[in-house]
Amino acid sequence: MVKKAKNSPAPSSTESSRKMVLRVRPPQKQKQFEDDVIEEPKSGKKPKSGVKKKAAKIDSDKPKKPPTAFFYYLEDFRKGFQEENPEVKSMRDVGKACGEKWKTMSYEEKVQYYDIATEKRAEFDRAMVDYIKRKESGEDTKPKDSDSEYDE
DNA sequence: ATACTGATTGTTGCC
DNA sequence: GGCAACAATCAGTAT
Repeated sequence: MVKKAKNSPAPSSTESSRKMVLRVRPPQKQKQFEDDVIEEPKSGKKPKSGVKKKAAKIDSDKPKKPPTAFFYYLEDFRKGFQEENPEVKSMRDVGKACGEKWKTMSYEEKVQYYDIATEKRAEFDRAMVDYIKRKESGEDTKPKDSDSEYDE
């Protein structure tokens, strides 16, 4: 087993302690991104006020926020839920059931997902830096042609 | 046919 | 300390 998780019975505290520079979108200097990006699909809607829909579906290059532990659990929960409830397809119903069970889950059970989410956040932070760097570099989406070959 | 909705919790940044 | 907003997903609804 991967006892990578720190044995700190305090999810919030643990993450809180870590100073994560996760700048989702500082309203101060975000103009740079919004200036060139933000290419609305066609309808030209800005769901900024509304959080319900894709909101950031216009995420061409911007790294979207990583799913939280709950979302990862949802993925796993949804599979099992659909198997036992094939008639339920909407995520809404699953989300309700999942949320209810999520609260009943113990910290040890949730910490697993917390750990994943934390790691993902770190990766997201890294992607954000890379994204910003690219923006400053020239935002030219033109990776090496025949310089670096993908081994994967 | 396409875009948007709803519902769940978590995380994060600002005031 | 608390609020606002956004993250995925998918069937259903609206235009």
